[in-house]
Amino acid sequence: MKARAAAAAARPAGDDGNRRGDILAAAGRLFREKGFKATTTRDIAAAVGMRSGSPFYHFKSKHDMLLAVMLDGIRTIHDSVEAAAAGIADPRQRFAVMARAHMQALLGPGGRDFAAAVLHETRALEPAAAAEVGARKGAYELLWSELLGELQAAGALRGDLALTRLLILGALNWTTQWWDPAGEAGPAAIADQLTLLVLGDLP
Amino acid sequence: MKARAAAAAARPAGDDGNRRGDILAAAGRLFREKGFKATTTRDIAAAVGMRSGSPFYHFKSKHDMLLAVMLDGIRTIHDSVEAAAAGIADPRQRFAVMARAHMQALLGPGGRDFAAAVLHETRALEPAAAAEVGARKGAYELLWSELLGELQAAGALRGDLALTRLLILGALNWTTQWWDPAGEAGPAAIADQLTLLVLGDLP
DNA sequence: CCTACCGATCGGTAGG
DNA sequence: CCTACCGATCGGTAGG
Repeated sequence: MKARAAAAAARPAGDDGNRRGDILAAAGRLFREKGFKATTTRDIAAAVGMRSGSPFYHFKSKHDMLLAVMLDGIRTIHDSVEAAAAGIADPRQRFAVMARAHMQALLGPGGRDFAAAVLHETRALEPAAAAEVGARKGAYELLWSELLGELQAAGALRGDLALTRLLILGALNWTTQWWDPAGEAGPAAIADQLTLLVLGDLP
Repeated sequence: MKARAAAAAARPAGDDGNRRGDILAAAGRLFREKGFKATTTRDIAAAVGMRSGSPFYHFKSKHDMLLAVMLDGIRTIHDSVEAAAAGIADPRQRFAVMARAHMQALLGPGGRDFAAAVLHETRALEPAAAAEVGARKGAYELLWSELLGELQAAGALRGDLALTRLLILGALNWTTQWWDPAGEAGPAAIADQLTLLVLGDLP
């Protein structure tokens, strides 16, 4: 503790000058653009103005960077969707609001790169990391399972709920493959179109 | 032509003993399981019982293998969905049939590995190959655009058609990320659930 | 956080 | 299709 305090003496506690955060942001962007395997730690270092060996002062390994990016991505989406849904009792209204929050976290400037890693790089994780990511994803998806259960009870949905959840989240998550930030449709418009498709109208 | 005929003299024309096809099948499976970048040409060679340099007797490069896998995947899906839709005038019935055909081509034993490459490895293509793949994907998606136009004219859909097509195909294509061949729901059941979600009932 | 470096791996090729 | 190999690249480390 003393030794570590000395190294960070010139800065407030818990703040490493944000170099760690810079690396994560660059890694997230590069992972999304080129994929985890095709991104080199040298790419990441160059993106933040470091030499090739320096990212390893902040992260034990490239896999550790990926895990950090993914956990950040899941937390952003979970927190933002949970906050948006809080206090909305009507399941149809909650669906519309949660779809919008999911899309804004998925495509918005803050979380886009992190979310993309969550959705497309699970394969690259080592077993222990995959288990942790899987558990956190499962916790988030519970929000949707509960909602869909209420919608079915209200007569707004038919059929298998687990399958329905996978199809709905699939439609939303697939947007990371085609969405263009310069295009006409923004996150909210996409979410609303999905709500229209699933519920028949906007609540 | 004469020179090529000599090399294949011992076999029927157009048949190279299926070694080329073996390589493509192994490459498709490995690309799906590990991704293009994480699959080595040595992995592919080993999977068909060859030495490391031998796949390059059949393909000019690893990128060429990927392109061949992807074009095969698009052709399989396009042909099979087009054949299934032929002669079905009612758009609601055609939707159900096309969704089933799409899912069977996407997850079935014949095309699963090839389709996964189409959906997840576009990033790895070189520009010229990406243009060709993009054009063929566009030709396939026209089948869906026409169908959705008819559905909207019949009052079964509302809102933006391009967005709706992307969401519907997204829901279907995302299945490659979670579908388990050993699970309960098969391709047809998944397709039917999507039809239920979009049309409100099964036509 | 940099310098200098290592061991391993990889796509691809020459020549047979 | 194999043998033998090359040049480049990559994740990671020691020492400062």
